[in-house]
Parts: sequence; C-alpha cells; structure tokens
Amino acid sequence: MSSAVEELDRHIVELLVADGRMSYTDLGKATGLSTSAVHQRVRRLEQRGVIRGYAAVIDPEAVGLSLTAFISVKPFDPSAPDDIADRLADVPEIEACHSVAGDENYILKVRVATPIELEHLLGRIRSLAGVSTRTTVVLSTAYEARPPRI
Amino acid sequence: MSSAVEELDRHIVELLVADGRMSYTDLGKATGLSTSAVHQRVRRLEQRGVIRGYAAVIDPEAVGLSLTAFISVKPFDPSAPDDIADRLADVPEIEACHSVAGDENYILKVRVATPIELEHLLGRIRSLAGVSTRTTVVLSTAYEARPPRI
DNA sequence: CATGAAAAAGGACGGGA
DNA sequence: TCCCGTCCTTTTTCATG
Repeated sequence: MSSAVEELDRHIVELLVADGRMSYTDLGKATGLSTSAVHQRVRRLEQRGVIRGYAAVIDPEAVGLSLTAFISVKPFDPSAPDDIADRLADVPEIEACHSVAGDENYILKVRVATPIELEHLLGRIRSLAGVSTRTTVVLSTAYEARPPRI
Repeated sequence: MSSAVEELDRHIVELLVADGRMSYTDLGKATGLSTSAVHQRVRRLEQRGVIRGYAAVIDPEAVGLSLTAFISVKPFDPSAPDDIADRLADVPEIEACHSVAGDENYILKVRVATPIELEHLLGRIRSLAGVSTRTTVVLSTAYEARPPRI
C-alpha cells in the first residue's frame, strides 16, 4: 500500500491547512496548475480522506470557554471492559479523547467556562465512565492546532 | 466590555466550525438571514477575532504522521527565566504548547512518523529548552478537534 | 491536465425599518 | 444600527479535447 501523498498534493494540503477558504484559482497560481486540475486533486484528497473537512478556527475565549484542561482517566475496575470512550462520547465539553500508553488509560482535553463547571464536569466524567481522574489545568496556550510540517 | 457573542452569531460560528466552506447563501438559509446580512456578521466576527481563520482538517496518518504523543516538560533549573515556549517555537513537530498548573510546567502535543523520530525529537526538546521530559504515547484517538458546544 | 462556457457565490453600494 | 435587495465581478463546476 502506498498511502503516499505526493509532492504536489502535499503542497496543496499545506496551503489548505493554512487557509481553508483559499480559492481553487489561487491554489492553482500557487502550485502552477490550472484551476480545474487543482480542483480535481482536492476532490480526490477529500474522497481519500486525506482532507477530512474544513473548519472555522475560533478563539475559545471569545465564545466563553476560557478554561482548558487535560484530564487523565483510569478505570476504577481495571478488569472491566473498556468502553470509556463510548461512555464519554456525548459529553460536549470533551474536545479530544486519546487512548494512551502509560499510567492512565485516556487523556481528555476539555473546555469549560469556569472552575465550577470543571468541577461538575469531573463529577460527570467519573460517574459516567467509572474512572478516577487527574486534572491538569491549562494556564496559557502559546500555540495550538499549529499546521503540521508536511 | 461585553465580549458577548449573541445568539445569532453563535449559531453562525457553530455552523462555520462544522463546515468552514459553507456558502453565505446556505448560512443565510440556516439562520433566516439574507446573504449579505450573514456576510456582514461573518466579517465582523473575523475582525473581532472570534473567527481566527479557516483550516482544512487533515488525517495525520495520511500525511505520514502516525505517532502522536504528549510530552510534559519541567526545567532542569527551576530558577531560570521561563522562555521554554519561545525556545521551542521553531520545532515543527510540536503542534501545541500549553503552560499548565501541576507537576510539570508545559504540556506539548507532538506528531512524528516513527518512534525513532520521537526519540530524536525528545533529545532536541531537552537540549533546546533545558528541560526534562515525561512522554505519553497516544495509542488511538477516539476523537479530537471536536466542535465545541457554543 | 487544459480550455471554455454556464451556474453559483462573493463582494460592494444604496435604501429602508 | 442592522438588515435587505441589486448590481457586477470572481469563482466554481462541468463538459470537452
């Protein structure tokens, strides 16, 4: 299998990660291709799942989510079947859920408005998923969601 | 000052987070506004910094970044001035850098292709920033960058 | 992959509640 | 102030070579 994304496609992806609304015309100019050629490639990248979609990048503070935290969780009963991710799937405050190697089983990234909300959220997570939690509060974010070097 | 984002704006932001390329026409239909009214609001949201920009969401594996890890770092010399974030700013593998409360000072999220690359990256981080590291490797990601409930 | 034409969307201006 | 309609321009989309 060659999941290889060739040079030109990488360039296109890189440009679209930096500006998801760049027009195909401009993409063409930047890559030296015609508009329709770029369009074709983008559609194939979307179909192949390389490009999953497009999203507006928002300032969490501006929408009232000024508290970010990482929560590491570990099941109370280590022998129970692991359906933690499923149990937490409908908690909207959880932005990311990673299964990890190490002391704990999962790392969650959450965003809430206030410390009290964080307290409530922790309670909900504990009871929903049957886990103990270890919380690391984010003080400031130098950068996040930085475009990967492709 | 009211950083308040009112109801209608929240709806628009929510829609654009879910689909950053949605047309103003469709946004208008979804919100009951005219195309130009939506357009005006979006531009104001962009100017106010609520919407920071737009990005293509890509599958990291598809571009050869199949190993994700969280690295907690702590300075060797706790009395040294904290310029860790600056020192690490030009390391492209670091996708996010959060200053945190807790045992360690920063949490980094990194993406690389292979375990060997992770090893090299850890060495670079240690020497660049003068820190010790604790690394948590991601085994699988149930979800990440999930749209926040606004 | 390029060209060219039809359809759609973007962007700017003036008017009205 | 906020929203709407209309203009013209640009972009998208699709057919064809």
